[in-house]
Amino acid sequence: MLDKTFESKDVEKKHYELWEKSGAFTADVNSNKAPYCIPMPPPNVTGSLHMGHALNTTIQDIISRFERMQGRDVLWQPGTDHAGIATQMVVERLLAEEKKTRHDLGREKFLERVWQWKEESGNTITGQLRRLGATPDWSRERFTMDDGLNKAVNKVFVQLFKENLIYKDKRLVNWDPKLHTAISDLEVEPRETKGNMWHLKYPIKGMADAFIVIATTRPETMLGDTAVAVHPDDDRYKDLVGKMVVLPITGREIPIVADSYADPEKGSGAVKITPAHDFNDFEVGKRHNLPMISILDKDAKIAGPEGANVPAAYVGMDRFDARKKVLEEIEALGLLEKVESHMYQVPYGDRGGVVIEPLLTDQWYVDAKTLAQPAIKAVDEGKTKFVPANWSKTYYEWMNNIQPWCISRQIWWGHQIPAWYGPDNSVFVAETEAEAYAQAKAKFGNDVTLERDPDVLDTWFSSALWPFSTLGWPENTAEVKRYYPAETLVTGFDILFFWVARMMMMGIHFMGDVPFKTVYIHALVRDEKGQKMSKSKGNVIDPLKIIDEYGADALRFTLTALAAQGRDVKLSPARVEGYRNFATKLWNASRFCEMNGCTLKLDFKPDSVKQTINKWIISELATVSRQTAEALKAYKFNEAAMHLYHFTWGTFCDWYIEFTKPLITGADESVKQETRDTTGWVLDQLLLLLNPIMPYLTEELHMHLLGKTEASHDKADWLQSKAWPEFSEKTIDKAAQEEMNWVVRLISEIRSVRSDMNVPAAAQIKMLLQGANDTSKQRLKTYNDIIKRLARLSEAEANDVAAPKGSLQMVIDEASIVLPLADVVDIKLESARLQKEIEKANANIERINKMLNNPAFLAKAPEEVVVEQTESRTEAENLKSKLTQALRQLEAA
RNA sequence: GGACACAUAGCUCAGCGGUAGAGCACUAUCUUGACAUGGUAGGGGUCACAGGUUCAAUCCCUGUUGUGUCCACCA
Repeated sequence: MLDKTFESKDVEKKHYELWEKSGAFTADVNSNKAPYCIPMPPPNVTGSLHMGHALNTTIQDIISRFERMQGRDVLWQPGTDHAGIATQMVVERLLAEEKKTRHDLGREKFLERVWQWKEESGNTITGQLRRLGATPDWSRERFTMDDGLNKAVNKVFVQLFKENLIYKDKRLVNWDPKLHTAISDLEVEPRETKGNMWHLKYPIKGMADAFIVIATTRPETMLGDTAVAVHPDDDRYKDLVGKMVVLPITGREIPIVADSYADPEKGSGAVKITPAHDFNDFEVGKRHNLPMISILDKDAKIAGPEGANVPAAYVGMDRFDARKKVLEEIEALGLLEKVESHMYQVPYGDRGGVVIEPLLTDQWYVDAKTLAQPAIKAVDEGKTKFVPANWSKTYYEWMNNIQPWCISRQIWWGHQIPAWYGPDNSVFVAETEAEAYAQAKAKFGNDVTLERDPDVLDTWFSSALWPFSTLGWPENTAEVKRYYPAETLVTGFDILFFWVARMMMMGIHFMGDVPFKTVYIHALVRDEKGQKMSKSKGNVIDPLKIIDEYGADALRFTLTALAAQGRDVKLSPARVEGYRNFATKLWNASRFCEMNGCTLKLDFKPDSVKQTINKWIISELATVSRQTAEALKAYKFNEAAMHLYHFTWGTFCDWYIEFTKPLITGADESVKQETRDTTGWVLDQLLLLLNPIMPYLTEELHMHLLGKTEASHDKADWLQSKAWPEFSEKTIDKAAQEEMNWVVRLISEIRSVRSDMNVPAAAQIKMLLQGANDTSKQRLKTYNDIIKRLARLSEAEANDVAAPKGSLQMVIDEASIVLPLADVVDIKLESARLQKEIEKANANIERINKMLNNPAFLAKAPEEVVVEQTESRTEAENLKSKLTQALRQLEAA
């Protein structure tokens, strides 16, 4: 016997362990089923479950479970990402508690420490995904620093280097002065900042008291200025081009150059050029062959450069202190023209959280522009589709303007770059150290020592290979053949550039085909007010707490129901509570079935039922099964959830179960048995349809329905092992649907009027059906018990005598429903109600008349629309005349 | 500056060229043998604004306003 409510906590753990142990999620390379691969975006090994993971995982799990039920051999490929900077920071923080830095340990010992941390804490996130009910193939779990994946990374690096698609270059990079590493453009986040715009006067050489005014937000960089630029067409400065400026403080002489980069509209129209510390200035510097004076070191402190152009007093000073000092000196020299306050975007490192400094360093780059071309074409040709489709535009936008990808990082945790340097700095890029040595020996003789490049690769470099590296590539495995390309990738838009675009480039280049056919981009989960969840705002909803309180199924259903395409998910706990109630409703419906002998007959044949009522529920079930499958195939998860919700609550519980109550305890044995069997079977089919979204609840109920226990409920019984129910067109019995719809409408009409007219709910009243045709009479007779019970009637019969005085009247198709309530009826109230109904009918008729009297409408509207409108006018007129008659009778009384 | 979304009931959101939908909240009522985490009924919307296309626009197009996001931008 089922308990009174569903205790999610007990059930979830129990089932999950059994599922996983049984190998129910394992893909089978040798299967003769069609493959369906879905690579999981590997969460950071440092991660713990947040709502974004919960949404992402729920969607993938629904797809995986649904596709298994569709008869596919599903490989949902799980794993974690080594998350270079993030993980290194976690371990460095632990070291800091011991008052140590990674340099105290040295590279090797430090890496040992990180691995140790990973072994101890790295599986937090995968455990949490299990709690959500996720069913990836854990037996194939990968880590981006596994041996196999390392091999793939090296192979890719070496090949791209040989193809000149990876190269080393000295140029400006985004330098994080806190983490001491270069980062890519994508890892820089601009933050709106209030600052100042200082207008400085630079004296012109050889002209007494002549100045050129430049405006800057970063006065300290003037120490590295090597020119002042003005626009070639700017008349204000035409005569000054070619003259020299005496740079204040340093006294260096720098030229005034004409360059169209200078914007006459901005600042003073003249701009200082610091090629070593600004991306735009760098370009200007190259065009004019200017020296590049680097004045900052790797801590972003003022460095004494080779040319020693920085006054000694500045050396070692922090960049922001230097700014103050420069300004003081400038002001003392009388060269500060003015200061304006100014809002501007300051670049911060997304991990380190400090202001990024453009710095001139040697780094490794991927020629992304070349790799992007086929990746753009593939989307163009529809080989990979984005859902929703408008994301392809964002993808093109970025790909068309893609910049070289800086892939080297000056940290220790990650894939060390497979490049070795010989005594003369010549470079050996090789897959193995031995290979590098062999090459070096051939060049230098026998006594060479090679230095390996200390840098590691950007974490996203290895994730870019995920769809094939996880399958065993570069080995030519059966998995690679079978599961590449993947069918679907499910991910958030926040990593479209970081990850999706790069997988496209690498996949196409190395595998000769796109990595996945469809990319489903889901929204961000926000709080109920639409705010991004963040620890600092304190509005984070912890999925694990929600699971504890409401159950994993309730959370899953909520996320599914809210996952409409193209919109953010605003999550409120009230919503989860509502869907928890839905789970309870289903639980109680099952309880009712259990109590009334509505068990599951395995040999039940839906097409052999005789009773219209049972044909009806089967038709409705078939309909919802189709709608749900269609929605899931189209990635419209919210629609799938809504169809199931309405069928379960609105159709099955509210109507079917109520209808069948008199039948399953009634005197007619064959009706009783058929109805019980149908109920049990429909419930079980419903559990099957709900299983991908609510796996725990449905499995538990299914087990009970079969009369099994955990011990006897084995893999073959599990819902997740079964096929999705398919129903042929003929399962849907239109006549049965129409008939039951009539009963529903009749009961609803009576209930509504009773309530409106304040007839006490408990009052058992009489009902007469006037002017009914034979069909209606027959229906009234067939469903008499049901109608009386649900509309709370003492009698319900067809009778064509005139409505007695003081009756309530309403209309159903050709017939009038009459409730004779002589003493009880408030005539004024009823008359008002009828008038309101008549007005409504009237408005409807007028609206339709306007259409039907319009010759253009008759000429141009499609035939069926005209027919439809004509019919509905007839109906409305019929309704109006019946109501009018009822009103007359009432008033005559 | 460029791009992309979004604007529908009190709230959160679906939807759609042919009479506006859901959940929550609200109101009334009901403890009837599955369920008060429930039943029944009800109120509530010029579908942001202005034009256009169409027989017909909340839906398609253009513009306006507002909101959000991404990209670019350290004068």
